Amino acid sequence: MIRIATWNVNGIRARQAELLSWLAAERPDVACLQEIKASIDQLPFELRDIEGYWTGWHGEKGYSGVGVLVSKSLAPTAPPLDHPAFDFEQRIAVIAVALGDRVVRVASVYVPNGGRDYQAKLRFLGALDTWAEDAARDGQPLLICGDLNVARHERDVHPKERKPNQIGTRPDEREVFERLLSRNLVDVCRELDPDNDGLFTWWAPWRNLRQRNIGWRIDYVLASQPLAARAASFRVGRDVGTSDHGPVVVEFA
DNA sequence: ATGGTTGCTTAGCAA
Repeated sequence: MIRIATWNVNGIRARQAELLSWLAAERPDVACLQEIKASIDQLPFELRDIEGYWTGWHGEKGYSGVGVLVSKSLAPTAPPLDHPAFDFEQRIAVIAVALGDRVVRVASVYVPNGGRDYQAKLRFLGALDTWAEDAARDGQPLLICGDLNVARHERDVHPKERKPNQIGTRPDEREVFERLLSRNLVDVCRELDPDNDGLFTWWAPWRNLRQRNIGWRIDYVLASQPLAARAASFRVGRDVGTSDHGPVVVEFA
């Protein structure tokens, strides 16, 4: 089994202990992290060098930023991080790793929330779609993992959280999301659990919404076929950590 | 219609 994880940690320095204990417990082969909110020189040595992992950090001081951790059992040397031209505010990092018999590019993505600049969100999603379209045309398998900041369907937002036309649920952003999925990509968790109306990855941090599972599904693992067909199971760590997002771990056969 | 909480960039943002 190969485990691929994604987690918006909402400040990696504040989550250091829980991140390391989660890593030790889950031992994902690849972990994509978002909202690290730190530049590399701000990271403590415990995060610069994590036992058993290559670490790829792409962050700035205090805001946004992503990371990719790759198990040393998957790669003999540190896989280089790549940043597509449409990147801004350190929102995407891509590594290539051999998974089974294929070289797969794994992207850790933090899509802009859109509250500050909604058009920038649409542009970023559109560019991500074009990037995935190119990969599909070239037959290059992809895993797009991260906080995409869009809830695909009505059912991906708890009824108590629904409001008309709110960001994350608008028709135009959902349209780009569906176009992205049309690039030979599968929303793995929804595919594995099609009837679950309580499948959320983010909960507003007040009134015990997380304990009550009143949330949104905005964190995803999108996998190219035929990789997606190997997805066997997944878990959302609703009780893991103190970020407003839970970690998502997908197991591939 | 608004609020509530958290982490960061120390004081208000952004989420």
